[in-house]
Amino acid sequence: MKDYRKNCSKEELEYLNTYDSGKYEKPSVTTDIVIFTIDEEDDLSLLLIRRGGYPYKGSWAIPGGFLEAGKESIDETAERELFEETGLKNIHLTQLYTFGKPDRDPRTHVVSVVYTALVPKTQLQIRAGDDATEAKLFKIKYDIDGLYFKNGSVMISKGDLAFDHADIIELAIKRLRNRIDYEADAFALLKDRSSFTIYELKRIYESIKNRSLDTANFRKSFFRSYLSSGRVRDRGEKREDAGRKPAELYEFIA
Amino acid sequence: MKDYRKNCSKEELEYLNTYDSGKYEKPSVTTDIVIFTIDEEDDLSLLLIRRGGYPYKGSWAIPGGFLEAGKESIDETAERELFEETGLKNIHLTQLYTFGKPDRDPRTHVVSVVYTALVPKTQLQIRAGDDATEAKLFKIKYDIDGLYFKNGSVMISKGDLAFDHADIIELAIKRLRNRIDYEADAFALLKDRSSFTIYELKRIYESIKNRSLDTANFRKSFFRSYLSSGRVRDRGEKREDAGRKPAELYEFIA
DNA sequence: TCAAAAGTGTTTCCCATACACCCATGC
DNA sequence: GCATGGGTGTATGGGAAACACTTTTGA
Repeated sequence: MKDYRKNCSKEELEYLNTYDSGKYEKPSVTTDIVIFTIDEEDDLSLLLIRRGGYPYKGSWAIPGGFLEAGKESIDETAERELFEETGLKNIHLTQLYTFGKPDRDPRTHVVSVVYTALVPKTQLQIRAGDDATEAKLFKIKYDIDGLYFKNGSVMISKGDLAFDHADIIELAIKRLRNRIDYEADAFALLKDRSSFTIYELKRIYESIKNRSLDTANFRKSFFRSYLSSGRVRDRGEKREDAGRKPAELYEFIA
Repeated sequence: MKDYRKNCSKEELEYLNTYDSGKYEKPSVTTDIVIFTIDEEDDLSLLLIRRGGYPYKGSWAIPGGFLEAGKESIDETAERELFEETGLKNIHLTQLYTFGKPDRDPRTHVVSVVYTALVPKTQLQIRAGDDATEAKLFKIKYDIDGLYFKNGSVMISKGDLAFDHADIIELAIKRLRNRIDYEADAFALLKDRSSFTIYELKRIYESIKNRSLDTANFRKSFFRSYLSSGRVRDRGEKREDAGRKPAELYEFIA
């Protein structure tokens, strides 16, 4: 792709060098990230920032940032943004959806490519980025009005979020719930992917699905889906620290 | 969303009115569309256009066009583009993925939001749009080197396609194959959604999955998945035109 | 001894797959 | 009568779900 120009005719090179990219009015492009984690109380939660500038100043939002054209890919914009907010690199980001209505940002037409990140709470170092006064984890909860977010006594309803971020988060949760059944997403949320017990994994599934699962059935499907396919290895060790029967430790491969 | 400005402070209004969207270099944004159909010979095929201008002049590509910022959403850009190439409106478009590497287009950084459209061949009026000299349907075929495209005696290999369109098409096919198992996508490819036989539907599944299916099992899963859930209705009529046992006709609801 | 997590065994039902077979029609 | 597509019945096997049960530990 990089050396396309090397095989060009003079005529085409001339075209490329004089190409005017301003023929069409261009939108701004941002990436926003829905960062999920499992908190100390085994609840599914996500990172919200409090906007420090206009628009939606003071409102809560998911972190995001502008793509700098020519300098980085949209994936790289998302990675950079994730690092700024959490101090994390080499986290697997999954592209969720692209939002592009002209009026979704009051400043100008902003096309937002949204990513989902799954990060283990233990590695999280939350910091407020450039445009934020605060950054916090919120539990994902439900009541009759649907989704809301909770940190201690602070409650945030869908309507309190900036831009169309409530829609974005709802889509991200829906997708996460679906993906958990056929992708290995849950492993990304483990404190330690190379040494975990079946019940630690089960708790993650329960948090995401928001219901309790049958122990016997969970372990059977764990053995079938992961152990027998070689994606998970039995370490042959046990976790003996807790006040209960020692549990077998497993390791997630790649 | 539209009346955000009505609830603003003077200070914020001032900010919005003087907002400079040129702080960051902006990429161009396009939508490209992978248009699938089932041809006369019951083969899965897609629409390719032959590029009339630089870059990749003369190469085959999927149709696409630039988003005009402020005037339309990315969905609308895709709808407009689909209409220009096929004369079709009100076709369901599914967003596939967004591609955003800086060098994927030699002109400038182009972020492309790719959509998939499933259209019945009978309604297709193929026309070459602005930037194309030709537009044709190509069968999707496989050999040892993987994917290629075929129209009569014309063969196009992955390497012959413009930009990163080979990657895009491969992803679109993969996604279509997956979706067919849990979404009602196949119905969109029927000649007539409100009057079809089980075997017409079966042929579409076979084309997409690229293998033959068991008759008895297909009808059982059809009854379970669609008829009993009310998404498909038995018309109580039969198709009697062909030289064989008359087949029951069904209607897809919504 | 008891709570709580860790782990086992069994039964039931649904669904995917395979396959053998019959039916109606036009040529 | 026969090719072709239309349509039925049955058997097998695996997985999801429900549930009853045992084991091990620290407090």
